[in-house]
Amino acid sequence: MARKTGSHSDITGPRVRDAAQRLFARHGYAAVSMRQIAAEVGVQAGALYNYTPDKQSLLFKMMRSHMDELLAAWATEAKPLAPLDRLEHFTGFHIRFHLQRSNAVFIAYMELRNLEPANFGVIEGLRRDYEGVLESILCDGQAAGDFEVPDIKLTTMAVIAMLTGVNTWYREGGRLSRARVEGIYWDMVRRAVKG
Amino acid sequence: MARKTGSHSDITGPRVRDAAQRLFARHGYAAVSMRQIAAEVGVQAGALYNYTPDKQSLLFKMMRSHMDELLAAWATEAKPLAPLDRLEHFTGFHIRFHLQRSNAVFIAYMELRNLEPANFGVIEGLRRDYEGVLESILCDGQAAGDFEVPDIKLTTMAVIAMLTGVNTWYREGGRLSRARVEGIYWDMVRRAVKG
DNA sequence: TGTTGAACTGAACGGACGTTCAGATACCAT
DNA sequence: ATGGTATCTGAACGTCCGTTCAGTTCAACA
Repeated sequence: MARKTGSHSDITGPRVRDAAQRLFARHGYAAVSMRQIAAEVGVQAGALYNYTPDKQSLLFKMMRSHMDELLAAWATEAKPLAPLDRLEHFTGFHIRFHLQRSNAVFIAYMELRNLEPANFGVIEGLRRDYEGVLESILCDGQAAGDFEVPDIKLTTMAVIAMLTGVNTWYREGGRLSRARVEGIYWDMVRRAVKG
Repeated sequence: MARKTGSHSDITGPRVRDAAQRLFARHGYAAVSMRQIAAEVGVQAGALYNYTPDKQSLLFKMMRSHMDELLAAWATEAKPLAPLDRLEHFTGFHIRFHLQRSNAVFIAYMELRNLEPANFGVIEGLRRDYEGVLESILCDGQAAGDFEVPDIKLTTMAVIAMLTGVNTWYREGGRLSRARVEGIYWDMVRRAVKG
């Protein structure tokens, strides 16, 4: 008799979570079975239920902690005063953070529709919080006269889409170094917000 | 006795295809069953096999014809001579085409990993063809001295990611008209490629 | 009116799914 | 060695999956 009496709902075993993350990123949540995850870990399917109450919360906890870490990481970053510097800092931070966790990012963007409604609401809220980070930078810069953006919300979405898009093509050891990619993207962002 | 003797492999019934497209876009290919598609059409599951040999080619034909239509639509567009005009034209075309078919676009970007390898190769090739359209515009503009882009391939991916991102937030009847959205995006693209 | 044939039903197929659980196993402090 | 406990196995559960197919329906044509 074990089943960890409910404590599995706090910390999902890292081995299980990592295996699930790899498989979800590669094949998609709905296409991956608990038996496949178990095989990746090296156990039988039943053993997974010592670490998670069900498949859905495996996905939800993965996405939730990804968003939490994203916001927490930004919170600990230095905040330059000038909007232009802050925007540059945000651009580099976003690219670095997202390239370091491509699997988690991929899942966070692709598996939203596989979340139960309540879980979806939580993740959507965290996502909006993160968009708010960029939005307020643009807002401040606009107010200070540093930027010339016709629509702040639209620009927020456009810049985030552009930056997150790095994940779809960037490969470690490819033609461009990560620092060079950051530089080029910052060039584009800067020009896009400045008259 | 019927089964359309193989002719179903040419034209998937529009009713079936539309139902599948709606459901795939909303819930994802792997999460949608043939029985759900049948219910959406208003028939039993077995009847679907008069229109498609299997579930996979329902997805593949959907994605393939979407990409074919995208390339064909671009081929019939007028082509201004000046690279800057051509880029403006491409920007508007991309946004218009993608907003008009948000379901097909969503599927084409999200369900690549659910394609069998051979089918994946076909769609990937068509996607590269489309990226080549923008790439050659940037290339010509760079050669003519109209643009100042540090890396053509990177800029291609960045611009396409930014433009396609419209689909994630734009809603008909929202705060901004489609024409206004096109205008603002063109502003950003223009500034991003010009020194 | 009788015949054809496309369209569909309804049941069935083997298999995979998420999840449960009694029992085996391995490790810890005593 | 012994008892307790965390972990895992292996089998089973009910359900759903994609797909097949003999048989029914019915509109169009002869």
